[in-house]
Amino acid sequence: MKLQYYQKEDQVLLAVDCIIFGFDKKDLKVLLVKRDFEPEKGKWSLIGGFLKRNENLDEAANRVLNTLTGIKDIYMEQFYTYSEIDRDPGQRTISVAYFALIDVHSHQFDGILIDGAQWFKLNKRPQLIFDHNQMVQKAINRLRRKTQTKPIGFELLPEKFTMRQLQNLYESILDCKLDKRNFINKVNQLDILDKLDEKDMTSSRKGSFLYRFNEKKYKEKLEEGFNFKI
Amino acid sequence: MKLQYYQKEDQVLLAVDCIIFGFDKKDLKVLLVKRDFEPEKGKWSLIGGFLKRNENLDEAANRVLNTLTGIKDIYMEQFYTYSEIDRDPGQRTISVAYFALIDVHSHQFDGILIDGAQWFKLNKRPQLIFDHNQMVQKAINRLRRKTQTKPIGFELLPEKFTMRQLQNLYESILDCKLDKRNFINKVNQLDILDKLDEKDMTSSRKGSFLYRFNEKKYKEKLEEGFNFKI
DNA sequence: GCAAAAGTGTTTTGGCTACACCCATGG
DNA sequence: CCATGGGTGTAGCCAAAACACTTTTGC
Repeated sequence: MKLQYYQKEDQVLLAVDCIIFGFDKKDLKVLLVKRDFEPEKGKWSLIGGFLKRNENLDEAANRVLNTLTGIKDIYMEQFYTYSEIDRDPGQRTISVAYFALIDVHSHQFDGILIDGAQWFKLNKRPQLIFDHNQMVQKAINRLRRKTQTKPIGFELLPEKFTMRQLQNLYESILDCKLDKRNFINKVNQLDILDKLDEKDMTSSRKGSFLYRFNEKKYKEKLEEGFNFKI
Repeated sequence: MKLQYYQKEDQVLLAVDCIIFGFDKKDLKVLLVKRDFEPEKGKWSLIGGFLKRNENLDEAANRVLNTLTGIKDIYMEQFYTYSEIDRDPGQRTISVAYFALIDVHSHQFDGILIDGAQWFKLNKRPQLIFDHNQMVQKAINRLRRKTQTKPIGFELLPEKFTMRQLQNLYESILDCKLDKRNFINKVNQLDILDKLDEKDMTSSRKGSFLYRFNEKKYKEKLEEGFNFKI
């Protein structure tokens, strides 16, 4: 056992809560679970759990997500720590909030969720326990701001996607209509997509070309400090 | 004593660390203290302390700052939580980092600091303990990004200030030269300053007009979602 | 042949940048 | 009268926004 220098200080419970954003056709969604323990058992809640001694917060967030959904090793970003004294009526708990982006139909988990977990359209989500509503709102704001500097959302789409799908995604995140031509021009300027020879024939008679995210190009541009504003 | 619902979970020490930015004539500075307890006693460190049971993190940050410097009730912003397992060799500690902006010559504390505390020019700061260097770097990045959306820095200046001082401040934060005329034009467009009838005569023979931040105008524009990019 | 979505360029506009000279004053 | 910092306006450029028609093909 390591020497304990700060014996007299108060210790607290530290939790992580995950806002998992998903994209499904035209809708931005969030993954929620029905809480199966007290207090507030049976109410909708974010996916969360407690930090353990042998892990850091990023690891805790991934572990919690994996345990509750089967989703593994995805990119998660810490964004704020909530510490109001009575935020959790069960016991004094400080919670570090993370958000993540995934494709709702990812084969990673075959779109199958554990019992009690469910995707909700962002604007039709139920009331959540504690300060979780606040967390979701702040996560949305972060996500919006992030679109202004990073090519967000390739995690939210399948590997191959159409321009229209990408535009729908940006429109859901930013909650506004975008001009089709301007959007395509800007995305092409970023020069981080490969246009494939395949077409998606499900959306129209003409069919629309599929694109794939080119991670190599993206990383090169990232190094150069490129700005990915859409 | 409240019911404890989560008895079996690990508890941890939660600290706050404060990056206090100050502005002094032409230099952006950061306030550091010589650590007077083990481990790493005698080395330079951020101002920090542990969260207590009866306070939230914002309160803890202000209490810690007040205890170590006498500075009271200033605006502090939480920006990241550090949780690497061995970040503090003394004991497993998670630390929530805050940054704040103040005028180095504020009468609030008469510019007098407690023993062991000292202002350092940002680019001449000493090596810090633990992950504190990392924290300072992230805080600087936040501060820079913040200039693009909020009229930062009125906290960093005295109540009355000249355009030149404001420009110096932005130049130190962004670490670049700005064009005098463009800067003044942009600031005037924001329309959140009152030009006073007074002049500051210390900087030149002609003297330069003093300005004051108009908080009312600022808040009105803030409500409307105005963007304060400089 | 028509409905439904895909694909494609140009023009306009507003904001950002670059830039140089006169002013007021104390010494 | 001169040295020092203060104060002021404009022209050119580029990036963002607005905008409409043709193509394809399954039905």
